[in-house]
Amino acid sequence: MKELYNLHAEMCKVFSNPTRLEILNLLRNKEISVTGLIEKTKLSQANISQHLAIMKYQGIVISKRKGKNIYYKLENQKIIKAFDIVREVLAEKLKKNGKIVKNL
Amino acid sequence: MKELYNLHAEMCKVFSNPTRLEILNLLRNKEISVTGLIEKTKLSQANISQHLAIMKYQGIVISKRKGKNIYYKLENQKIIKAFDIVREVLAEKLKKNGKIVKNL
DNA sequence: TTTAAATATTAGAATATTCTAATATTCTAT
DNA sequence: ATAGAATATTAGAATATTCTAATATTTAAA
Repeated sequence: MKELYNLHAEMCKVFSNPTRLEILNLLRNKEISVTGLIEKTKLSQANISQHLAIMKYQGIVISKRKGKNIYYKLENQKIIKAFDIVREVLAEKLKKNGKIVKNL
Repeated sequence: MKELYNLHAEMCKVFSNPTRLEILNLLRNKEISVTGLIEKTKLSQANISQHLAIMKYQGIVISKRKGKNIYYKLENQKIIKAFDIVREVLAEKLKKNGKIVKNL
């Protein structure tokens, strides 16, 4: 069905930005507060917050307040499986390209 | 490394368009010619060709001429693994949302 | 060596995304 | 109730993506 491809593409858009990938990688095995993410990434507060909003809207992450802070975590661990497979494909590609370069 | 996130994001951009996902799904287990893809998708020749060019540039698909036609296939089968995991996440989300709707 | 089929490329309008800067909101603790 | 810390939202310029229409290129076979 065409609509399924649209939803699938919308979800993949979340993964098509380097900052969001960095955030997802930081959240891979633990929850982190917005402040924590700002510190780790050195990015602006507004920018982190916007990217978190995008991911939350898409249901990729969920949030929970703990005292003063709001903590984010992955909604589904399979997201990291997908992340890692794409990384593998990328690694294999880089390896091949490296070999090609060497062979010149 | 930041550069790795950039490359990762570039690769995921390939998956963030419904037409490219449809093409990838058609190519999941066989190679298909451009003409074949046009017939199956009912999309314009130029559009299919452009999407194929994007995917080829990213190294997601490779092509080979056979007589009059050019056949495309996946460069790495892991791409379909990633495709399917995202589909699973999506399916689980739709299921949950369905339950939520039912519970109202 | 032409011709026609198959495929690729270009140009450009319409739309979408991203970042920064400024402002608003929401809690917690006093 | 108020101040301050944490987080979210808005506006808008800069950039990127997508589609259609038109044109170009490539190849196989006559």
